Amino acid sequence: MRSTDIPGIRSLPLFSDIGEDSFERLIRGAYVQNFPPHTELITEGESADFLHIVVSGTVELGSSWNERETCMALVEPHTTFILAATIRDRPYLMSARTISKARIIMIPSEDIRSVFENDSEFAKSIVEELAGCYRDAVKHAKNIKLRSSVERLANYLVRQASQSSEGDRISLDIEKKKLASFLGMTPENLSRAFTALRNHGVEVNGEQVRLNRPEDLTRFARPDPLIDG
Amino acid sequence: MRSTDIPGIRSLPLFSDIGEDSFERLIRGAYVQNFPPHTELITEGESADFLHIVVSGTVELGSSWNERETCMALVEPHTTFILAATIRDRPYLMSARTISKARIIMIPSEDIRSVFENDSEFAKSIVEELAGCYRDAVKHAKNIKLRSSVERLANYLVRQASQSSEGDRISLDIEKKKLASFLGMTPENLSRAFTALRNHGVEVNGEQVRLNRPEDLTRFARPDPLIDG
DNA sequence: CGGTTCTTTGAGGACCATCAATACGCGTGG
DNA sequence: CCACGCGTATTGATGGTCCTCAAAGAACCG
Repeated sequence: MRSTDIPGIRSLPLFSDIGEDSFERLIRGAYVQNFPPHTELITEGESADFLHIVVSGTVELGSSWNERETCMALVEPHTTFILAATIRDRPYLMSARTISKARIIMIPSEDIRSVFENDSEFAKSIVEELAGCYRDAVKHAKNIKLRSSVERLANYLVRQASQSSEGDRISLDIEKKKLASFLGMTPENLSRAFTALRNHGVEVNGEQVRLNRPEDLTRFARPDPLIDG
Repeated sequence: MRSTDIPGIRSLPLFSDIGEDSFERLIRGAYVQNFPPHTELITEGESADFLHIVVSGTVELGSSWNERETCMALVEPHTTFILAATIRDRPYLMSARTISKARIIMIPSEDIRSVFENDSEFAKSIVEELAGCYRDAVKHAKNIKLRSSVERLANYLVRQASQSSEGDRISLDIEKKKLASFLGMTPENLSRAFTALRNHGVEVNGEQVRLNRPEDLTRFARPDPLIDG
């Protein structure tokens, strides 16, 4: 790890409140590494030797069963992934692979567990992070179980637009194939869902999506903080 | 709270390792209460004032959106529910209601948070519990996204049989309607899924289900510890 | 025993997946 | 530069899965 990385890491939400000695202890055994796109970082079912934290780039968490595969989450900078496996010392439930170029911190699971026991501020941060992951997983399941595929897409777009600075212009930063998998449908069906949303002012041009009548789309989507928040 | 409750609570996994003073602190403000069946304990969207722990009976966690409703989890004794909301001090993502008669411990969220900071053993227990909930939520989502409804039912039966002492006889202890919702389908569809599984030796008689050719059913279901474990 | 809810069964249709074919974008190498 | 190959995206045709609606039977409870 380069010493120039340390200030950046120190300011991550997970570490910002913890003591200096705990921090030392954690980064002593840590790696920081750059990965090219489409690199498998973690394989479902393996044991959890490291806690991973995304510093830059995007990471996909996916699962497979019986030849089928699905994208469960898209992890963006400043959050951890597969924290639960690290803590319980259990096999990973999801695989992780880079989508874009990505910079990742890896901290040995044992270090996490031992610092956890000695530093209550770190314990607090860990538990906050973990609770957030749990809530995200519940929201994902609610989204899938309670909404149709067109509704899921509509809500995805509304949410992306609300987070974007561009207002009603969105740049899908992932392949539509992957987006389809994340939203629980096939690529073909995603394509049709987009055309279905033309009635609500959605205009697609490759990666670029424009919401011509955001209020209309939002009225159709009925976003809910308990699913989309 | 009755003093006769205390030994039972003390031996719960969440409390078994913690210090005496922490335990005192936690139960001082706690309630233990019996609820009749079909009682709403928690409403989705409300604030999280208490951590709940099921001592006996079964509790359903469910969510709704736009007039639709789904069963997200069935909570059995000795586990907590809605821990994440308590920790992050955020609104509940799911409602909770009793299915059977149930005995529930309720501990004020503030007490949980303050003992968490002072007792690292308790922190460890909390984080284990939370990680377990997270993993369950991920498994639920994987189950829904990766399997068809007949496959979900088959795996549910295989799992119930493996946990039952009866071997290949299962007693569904919940309404089929609820089971259907948990498995992400309609009651009608569950009924048809059961008849589809007759080909694999599944015989249904009201609440009672018999697996006449367990190996056959298991071969069809392809259970996976990373989903069903 | 009557009312209510759950369960099952049937018919029909909506939603979604699959398969196939085409078009598009993009990088590689001729 | 263009041709080519490769993967993605779209579009159409078709079929399967699943939901909706309706009705009848079964279980439950007052």
